[in-house]
Amino acid sequence: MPELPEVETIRRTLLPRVVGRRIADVEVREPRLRRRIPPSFAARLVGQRIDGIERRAKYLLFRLASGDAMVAHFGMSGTIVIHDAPAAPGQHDHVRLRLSDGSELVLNDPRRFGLLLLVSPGEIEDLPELRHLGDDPLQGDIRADRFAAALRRSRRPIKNLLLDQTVLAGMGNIYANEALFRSRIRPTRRAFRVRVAEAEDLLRAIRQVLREAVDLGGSSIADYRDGNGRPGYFQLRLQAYDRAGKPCVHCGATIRRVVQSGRSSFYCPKCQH
DNA sequence: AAATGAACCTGTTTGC
DNA sequence: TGCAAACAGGTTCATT
Repeated sequence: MPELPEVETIRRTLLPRVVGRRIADVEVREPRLRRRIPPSFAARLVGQRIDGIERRAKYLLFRLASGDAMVAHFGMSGTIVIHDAPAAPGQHDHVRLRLSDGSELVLNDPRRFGLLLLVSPGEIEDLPELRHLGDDPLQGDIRADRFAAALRRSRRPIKNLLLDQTVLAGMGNIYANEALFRSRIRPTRRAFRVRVAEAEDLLRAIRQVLREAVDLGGSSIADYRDGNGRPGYFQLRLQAYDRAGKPCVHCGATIRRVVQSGRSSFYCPKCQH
């Protein structure tokens, strides 16, 4: 579910409600996520103060006063919501963190593809999950020529390359499709066939679509919710994703769906080449 | 060695 | 109507 804009929205909504609070109690109701949550998790977390939340691509790092970090990833169906007061746990509420002000952070993830780790300061930069991440399109300065060079080196379809988190990190299926639609590049085109000027356009489109999606609080296709339990609104602006059979907003041609490496791609056969 | 497909899960939608 | 298949926002591992 959550791609960069959704994860950033969760970060922003949680931030003012957790910073400065201590973790008073931890309940792991279901430890079997992508990696099993170890028995030591709860005890190590209790008593720690949350100093901030950092985002790296689709990961959130809850910075703790001790220097430790709680790293969260939401897989396809996960989210973290904060409640003013403890509520009865719902289905798939796997981890509950009670904070010092009486509020409660809840990790919910029906498919359990998500991840929750507690790492000590020395381990953070060595985490395999974080170490291989490419540039975050909304952080730092990505050089367009470096991006173009990466495309030139690859024979795979451009869409697959955009989903590969080691090149650019943060895009998923929705925003890869949207960025390609905006830059009029067909998802099936091999990356090395994308011209330098087109690569520059594509990078601009990627940043633009991600920024707009963050501004609208992400996309709620089925059940995504932010840290306050509220939906995003970018799904109303989707021009390609999940629009197979519908008319292209530019030319009226029928949007097509193809499957690439097991993921759906959507494109306008007339606008995108 | 890059690149594809299967696997990991549960829930919802689609099609016969 | 009912049931099975297909599909879903992601990542990782095994296999070509």
